[in-house]
Amino acid sequence: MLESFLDRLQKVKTLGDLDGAILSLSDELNAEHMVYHSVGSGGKEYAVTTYHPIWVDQYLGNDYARIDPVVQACLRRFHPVDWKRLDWSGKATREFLHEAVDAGVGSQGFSIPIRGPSGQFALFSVSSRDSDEHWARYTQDYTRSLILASHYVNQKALEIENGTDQAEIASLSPRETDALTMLALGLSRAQAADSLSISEHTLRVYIESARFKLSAMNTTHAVARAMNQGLLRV
Amino acid sequence: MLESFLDRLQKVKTLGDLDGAILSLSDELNAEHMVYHSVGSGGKEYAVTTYHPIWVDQYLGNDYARIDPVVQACLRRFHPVDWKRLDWSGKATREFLHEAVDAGVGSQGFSIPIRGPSGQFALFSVSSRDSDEHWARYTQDYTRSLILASHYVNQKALEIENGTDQAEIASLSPRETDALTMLALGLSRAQAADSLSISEHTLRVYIESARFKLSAMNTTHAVARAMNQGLLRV
DNA sequence: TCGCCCCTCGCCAGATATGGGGAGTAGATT
DNA sequence: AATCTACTCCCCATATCTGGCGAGGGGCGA
Repeated sequence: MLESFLDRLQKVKTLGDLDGAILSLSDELNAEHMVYHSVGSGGKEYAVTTYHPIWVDQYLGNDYARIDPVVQACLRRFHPVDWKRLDWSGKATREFLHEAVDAGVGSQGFSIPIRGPSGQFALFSVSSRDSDEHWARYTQDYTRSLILASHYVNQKALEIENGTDQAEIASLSPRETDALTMLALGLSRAQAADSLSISEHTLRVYIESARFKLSAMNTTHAVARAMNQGLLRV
Repeated sequence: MLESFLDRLQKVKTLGDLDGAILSLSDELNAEHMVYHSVGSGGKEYAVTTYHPIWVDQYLGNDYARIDPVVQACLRRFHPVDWKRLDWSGKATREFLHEAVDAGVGSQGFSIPIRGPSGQFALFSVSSRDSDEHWARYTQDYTRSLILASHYVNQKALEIENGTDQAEIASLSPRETDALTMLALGLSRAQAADSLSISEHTLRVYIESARFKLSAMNTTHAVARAMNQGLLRV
């Protein structure tokens, strides 16, 4: 079903190409609108969409990801979310909804959360103005294709961003990992040292070397980077 | 293609059921072995597999996830990895490989990284003793099915673990989020306050209230929890 | 074998974070 | 209109972290 899209995706080299590919996919899957929205990490937020550029600018410029219930829901779920099952009450949310509808975003929508290495997070959404019954039918029929499409689109987006879908990850020694893990769990240095049965000074050495490897300014920064790189299993 | 498996998955209620479902899937997809391996978060590591229980115990007991190149590679990649493209040099790694082969793990393998909310991380793998050509053919033919299967299996695993695939997430105010974000980026309190154009004291108020909401012991802990819950887009 | 990395320990002074007090504004919800 | 939450500011004393000094043993790869 996705054959022609995946073929086309193979040849994509830039975000511009990806734009075209998504347009053709929305055609192939009978979607009114479709959007790949990369939210994290590194603060580089961008979107590849079939929406009007003005709405995209408005969304990104106002940092709407912070109030968009779709983004918020996707952040805490694994499985796709249907927009109409979300909570759209609250002043800011209602305003956002109005702006979105005015901008041509369909009232029906379906979004798939996608997560990559180093805390990367993105959404892949389809939307339309269909009736409820049509929409229920549509999502049921296309969920699997959309999941696969989102997977491949994200892979391609990562390649374009980084040159590869492989993240650069510092390598910490076991003890360094232990040390940062304890700190991430909330222990003080004294407690952590105790918990690892080493002197507090030794613990400090680990923290410092980990900080160096991670190019971190301080302990909190080191823990944050280590977590972001998936080095800590907390 | 996955129809009967997905139907069966619907009815799964416990990890034991999941075990059976995976067994049937490995049959359906002609896989010699298959394993769903949940690595993070919360330190609750477990595996649902067609391997011999002794190998599973050995693996988990020795914390082999720390040296298993498959896990390490999946941690930093988004797309599936073929085992034979990994670096198997290094003493510990070679020893691990020998033990694995002795335990009946095929030398050919293919693993899909899966990430969920709150830093959840898992792998879905198939392995066999096929020849290289057979294996290349197999992976090519089944990649998409395996990606979908891994998605649904993970969803089910999350449901079993938490009762839902939705993560419990504390809600921080915008300023609290800002404050923790600055700290996660490595700024000191003084710098962070400056960067947000507020007094250092005010910043401290945010950190403290965030710490309270997140039930965190200290700043580092708060940042770690917030990151784990996807509250910070660093 | 040599070099590199990992693990372990101690002391000290200065910088920074934490904990506990109190206080006023504005906006949103009920 | 009352209440609640978010946002903003100040002081002080103490606990904790950070940076820089130095030192030795063990293991693994080139």
